[in-house]
Amino acid sequence: MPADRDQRTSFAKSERTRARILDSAASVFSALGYAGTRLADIADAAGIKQGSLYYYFDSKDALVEEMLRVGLERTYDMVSAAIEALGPDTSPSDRLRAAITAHAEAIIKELDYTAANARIVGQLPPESRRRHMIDQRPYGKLWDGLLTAARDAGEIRDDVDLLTLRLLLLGALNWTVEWPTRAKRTPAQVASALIISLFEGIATTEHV
Amino acid sequence: MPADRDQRTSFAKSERTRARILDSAASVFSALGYAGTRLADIADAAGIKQGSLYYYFDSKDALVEEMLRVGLERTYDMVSAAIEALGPDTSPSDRLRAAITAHAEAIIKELDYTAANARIVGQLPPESRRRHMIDQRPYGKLWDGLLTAARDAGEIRDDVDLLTLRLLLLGALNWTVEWPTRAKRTPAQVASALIISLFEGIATTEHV
DNA sequence: GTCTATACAAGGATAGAC
DNA sequence: GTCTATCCTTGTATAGAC
Repeated sequence: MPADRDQRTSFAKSERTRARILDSAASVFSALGYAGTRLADIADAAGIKQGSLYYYFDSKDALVEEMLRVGLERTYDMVSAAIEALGPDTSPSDRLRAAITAHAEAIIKELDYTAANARIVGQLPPESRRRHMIDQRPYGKLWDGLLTAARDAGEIRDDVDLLTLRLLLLGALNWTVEWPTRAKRTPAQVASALIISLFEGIATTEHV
Repeated sequence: MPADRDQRTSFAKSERTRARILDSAASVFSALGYAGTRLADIADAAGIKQGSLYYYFDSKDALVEEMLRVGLERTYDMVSAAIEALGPDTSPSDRLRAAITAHAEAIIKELDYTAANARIVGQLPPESRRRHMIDQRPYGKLWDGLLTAARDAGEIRDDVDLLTLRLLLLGALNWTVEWPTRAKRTPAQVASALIISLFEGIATTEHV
């Protein structure tokens, strides 16, 4: 059935192009921000013309939202894969440390999608932002689960509000997208500085 | 000399209007971001018409840059005032804690300028951004001074890179502008959570 | 599916009256 | 100094050919 095969071939190509557009969008948005990015920039990066984008997405906002959604999914997958790789008998606080390292790797080095998310959340049109907030919840829950488990196991203190802690912690990592070039550090350096400071504390014993 | 007085009066009025425009810009930019803010929004907030802005500023970018510059100045002043209020014989780590609290107050509650800075740094046109980076240095130096003093006094550990620590610390605070409404905390709550986590560490003694 | 060409809207910037 | 009116650029979105 040639017609059928043609359809499938065509479908596959279309999917690949769509994926390439999303990758390009992540890359360009993470570099230029929401305002600084024109659809023509994304099209260029994807090797197509600006008008052709509309075959795949209804509007700039639709494209942005889909890129953000995919980005959250991938970040979630990358972090949870890092945790699961540890094996089931790893302590909650070691899982938490692994999650911090994984998020640092994603945002600094691995995933344009993660960086793009951090870079443009604050710039979204209200409607896109509202939807994005909802999409973010699973990732927030993942972190809350890690923190709660560590606290329930008695491994981290119980006198700090965990939501506040989660937001401070992820904020510190997300803000790396704003760091000046000369301050750039590897994910391992950033993660280790944050883990040491956060877990052990920066104060020397006699000055807490 | 009536002419002279008129001139001075006029000058004073002009200065006041200019200040009102900057205040409005800080307020609107912190709420809507760089892209989302139209000059008409700022003009509205300042009680003048869009075209009139050009009597005071040559372009949108010139206005943004001046707002950011003033914002850095005020943030610097607020934080250093908080430190100086402590008196000369306060320990370096207590000064550091006071700076954290002051920055949290500025960005969450006191100064639209500080929030606007955090909100739009990542959205600036390349040229504005470059200039802004230079303007930021004194504020960075202020923090580096606090951190170095604490380390030299042996009050904080010496195995964490202080530039990395400063960027993580300020990043955590700056990211509060992105916190969802339901997570809003008072500056005191945020500062205290960060200070406890950072100085004492979140790990319970047996799980560092 | 992808292109070229173009419509259309938004918003920054300018001119000139008052 | 501030206004109104308008120009002009930019960039999103659409139309229609291939």
